[in-house]
Amino acid sequence: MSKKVRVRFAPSPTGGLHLGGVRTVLFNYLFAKQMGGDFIVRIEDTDQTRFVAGAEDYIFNTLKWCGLEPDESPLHGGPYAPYRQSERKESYRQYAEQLVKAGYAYYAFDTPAELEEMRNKFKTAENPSPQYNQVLREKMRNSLTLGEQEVSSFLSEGMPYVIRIKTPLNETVSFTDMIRGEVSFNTSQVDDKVLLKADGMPTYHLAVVVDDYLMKITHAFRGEEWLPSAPVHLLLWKYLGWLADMPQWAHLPLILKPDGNGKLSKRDGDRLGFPVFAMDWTDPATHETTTGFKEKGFLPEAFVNLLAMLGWNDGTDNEIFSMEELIHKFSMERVHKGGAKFDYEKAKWYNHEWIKKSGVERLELGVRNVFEEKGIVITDSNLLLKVIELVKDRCTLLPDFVQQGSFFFQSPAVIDTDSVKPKWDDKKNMFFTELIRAYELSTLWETSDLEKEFKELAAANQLKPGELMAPFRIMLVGGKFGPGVFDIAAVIGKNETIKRIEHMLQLLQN
RNA sequence: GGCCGGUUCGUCUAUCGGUUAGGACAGCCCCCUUUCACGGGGCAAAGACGGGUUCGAUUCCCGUACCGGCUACCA
Repeated sequence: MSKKVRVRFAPSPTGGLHLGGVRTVLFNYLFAKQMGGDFIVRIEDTDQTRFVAGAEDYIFNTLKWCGLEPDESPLHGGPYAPYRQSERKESYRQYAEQLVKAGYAYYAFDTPAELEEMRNKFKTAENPSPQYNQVLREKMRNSLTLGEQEVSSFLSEGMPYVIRIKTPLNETVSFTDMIRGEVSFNTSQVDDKVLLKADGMPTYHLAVVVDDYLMKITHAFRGEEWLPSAPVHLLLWKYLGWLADMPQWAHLPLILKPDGNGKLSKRDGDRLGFPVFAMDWTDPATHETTTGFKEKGFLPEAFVNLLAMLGWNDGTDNEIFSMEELIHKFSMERVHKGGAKFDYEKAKWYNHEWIKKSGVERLELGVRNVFEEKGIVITDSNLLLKVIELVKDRCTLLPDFVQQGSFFFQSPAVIDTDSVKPKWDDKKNMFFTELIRAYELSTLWETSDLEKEFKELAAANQLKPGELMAPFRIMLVGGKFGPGVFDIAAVIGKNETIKRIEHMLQLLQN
């Protein structure tokens, strides 16, 4: 019997969750759900200096918005609690000590200043960043170079120390990455990473391995930036005697900045004017807010969809997938090896597609909120639904509904009389005066009736409808936008239509 | 510098050795529409380079170039 699939997303709570982070969650989630497994969120808060208040809540709010609910987490609980590494602090030391006893790790007493000095001393043009490795460890102050007596007295004196892994010389370690196939490293290139810090906290390297083992993680997916530290983790799985339980790895391609090269960062979004975080994030230190996809007006369905397509496709021409379809069709083997530049235009296209294909009820709440943000409170729900149906095809982001539809709920605030005036004359004035009378008398108020009356009246006055529809539109909505003019008139009703025509006529007299 | 990874239209990508190298976004044109969209049709646009292997390479191998990641008591 094969083990139940268990995957985890292990963020450190240092700020907002960006595209790459959410995509990693998504791929974890899709894989887990497809395999009928568990999706775990574990908070990796072992670096107290980088801890940011509120970041953890933000992560869970983001997951909720995206519809990526964990099965186990500090918030959801679970059989392997606690799910916050700071709360698991005590359990890591024993494994580090176990490694020391077995000769796979050692105590190192070097101070930060001494490390700095070492790096400066051995730095050369060919080797700009000397590593604490098989060779240099011989020159440092650690339990490998110091006498047993000295080490134990240091320890009992309470001298600060870290525990470092003792990487072997010239061994090949390799593993099969689900995306990249076999990847191998020579251990001579791997340095003696710190496993346990002087403050007693584990580093990421020790903590992932221990927790993945303890939490029975079967598949570990993370960004490509982790590939170089894979050999350290491999060695740890081996030295801890857990090799048989090591998860299968997949290193996800990076999401790159749209222009130039390099990993996409928060700064790129600020610079180029698009969101990078899933939701608004306010830095508690600077009180600076970075806008998120949610607040920008993206539907979570579209956000998930566009993230999934950044590095994956199902081999067909289909690009629109619901969460259900993604769960069904996703496969790690089809994930691209190369990084993908983020294209905001394409991202917006996904949202547009989702707005078009969503039912009006699905859109109602979001659209209502967007109106309320602009001070337009909507009381008539049926009217709202009608308006959404009428304008959704021309809305890319949720706030577009305001531009495309505010005039259904209130008279246009700004009326572009300037584009009417030059071509305005008495004949047109006459026409609209007559139109008011005709509409006042009309008993039918459907789009087709209004259009028919309008055109008949135009013909009677020997005017081209085309010259009249432009001013009519501006009367009704204030400018050259919005759905069909007669649709608008039909929806806003007789009184409002007449009122707006009269208003414009008045404006033109002055 | 070293190690690891990557490389198909401007961008995201399809191709499991044989294709006029396909689709989508963006761009341009036309139709529809007397607004703007939506929709429909069309144009333009790609295998980094050099060697192999092969009857045949975008596809497999090697090298070069370029890009990226990592090289912390950060994740």
